[in-house]
Amino acid sequence: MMQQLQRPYCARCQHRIRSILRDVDDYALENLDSTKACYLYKKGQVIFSEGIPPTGLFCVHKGKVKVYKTGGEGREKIMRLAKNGDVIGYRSLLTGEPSSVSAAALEESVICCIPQETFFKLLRGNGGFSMRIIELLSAELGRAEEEIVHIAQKPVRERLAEALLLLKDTYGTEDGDSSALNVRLSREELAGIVGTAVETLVRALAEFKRQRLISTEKKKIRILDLPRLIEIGNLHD
Amino acid sequence: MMQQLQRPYCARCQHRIRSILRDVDDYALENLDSTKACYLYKKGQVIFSEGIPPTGLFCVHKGKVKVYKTGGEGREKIMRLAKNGDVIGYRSLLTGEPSSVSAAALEESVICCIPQETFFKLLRGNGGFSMRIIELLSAELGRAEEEIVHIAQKPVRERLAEALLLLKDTYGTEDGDSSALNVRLSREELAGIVGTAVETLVRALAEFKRQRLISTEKKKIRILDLPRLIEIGNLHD
DNA sequence: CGAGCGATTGAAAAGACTCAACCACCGTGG
DNA sequence: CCACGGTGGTTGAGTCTTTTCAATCGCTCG
Repeated sequence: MMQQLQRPYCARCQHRIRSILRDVDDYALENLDSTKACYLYKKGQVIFSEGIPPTGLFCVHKGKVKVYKTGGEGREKIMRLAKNGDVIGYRSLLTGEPSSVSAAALEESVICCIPQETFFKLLRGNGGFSMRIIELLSAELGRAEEEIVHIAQKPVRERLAEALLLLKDTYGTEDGDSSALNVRLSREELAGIVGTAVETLVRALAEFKRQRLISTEKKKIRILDLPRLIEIGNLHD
Repeated sequence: MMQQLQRPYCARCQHRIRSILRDVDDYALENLDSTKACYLYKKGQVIFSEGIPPTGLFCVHKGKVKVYKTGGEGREKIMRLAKNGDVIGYRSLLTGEPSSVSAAALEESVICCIPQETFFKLLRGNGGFSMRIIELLSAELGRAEEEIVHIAQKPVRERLAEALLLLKDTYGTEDGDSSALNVRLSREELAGIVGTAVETLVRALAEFKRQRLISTEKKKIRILDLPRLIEIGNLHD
């Protein structure tokens, strides 16, 4: 399915200092490096799927990943976007349930998989690591609860503004064009972030274009009026 | 503001075996009992408020509590319902931020407050306790993500069915009337659980009554057709 | 070149929200 | 004791938002 790669060393990984592995000791790092696996996923490839028991913790070495849930009528809600140094798949690992979400690569991505046993060894052996996990879960829970209120109470237009700001925050802008978001999403994916139907998303995008807040050129989105976008996104907080 | 009570002993608390304190050792329990405080809150009294730095971990000894967020136009979204043995206020404690939610008593409630320092002492000193916190956060995150999809994709009618089932699960039914929910909520609060406007909630309730799925008598809600309610609530999962 | 998918637009319908009025109940103070 | 005011619940009507369905367009890939 996906290509297996030679493992990069966590010990030398540039993302590690900002990741949840930041204060894992050398001994544990060695164990980690010797038990993990590393894969190359092509754009669109599924990393793991809802309903399947998790096999380990996934760590994005390089690339962009969407974490999503598939709702009743097959509509996809994107729960989280992961970038270099982010981990995914930890929640179901911790509850011992089958995964409650799926994950797929938004672009070609290199992703390491830390086996379940290694993960739990880290958790038990290292107080710092379990504290990082707690912080991660707390932050995610906070974000999720925010999103519940927003989806329940804010109109699409404001949620779209928020989504665009999130994309800028998460993936930044292109080298040489600081207004162009550094990620390419289909309209369906964008709708999945906002939590609305594709057609509604397209109309909201068109309105933003008319108002010169953004411009689009295929999947490339440029932010033309950041202050105004922030205003719209945070209007009803 | 609220009445301070003599502290009940955690060591003898009947809820402890099912709570996150279940495997705290005797020594730590003693420290807990000597540093905590315990208060009586009347119906409607606020326990803590959004935006205020947390002072400790709250543990519901007896009573019913709503945890909620206030959205843009002052509309209240209820995020969680707590019962005997449940803890609230842990998330902001863990991230070190001001509280992202408020909490208030749904009925007269006895609630203990474990000071921040005692809480962190438990967290550092006891691997089991931090594991319980991780499980709690993971479960809450799972529930929150479920709710995001539901609010984004399910109509009010189905979310109301879910809410009624949640109330039954959480607080059970009255002694001597196994169809009557053992909790009294205002229509506004019910709307806050479902995530909709009061008028919309009232209409959905009226429809359920017409279809003989439930009956209401003031704030008392009886579930008349549980199987059908389950069907409606889980239709689009 | 044609098939097919993703993006876009239009039109209609459904769902939910708002506003306003009204009712029912409750407790208070005269 | 009763009138009063207030709050919470309910209903109706109209409006706005969002969804749905259908059709079109444009591009890409075989």
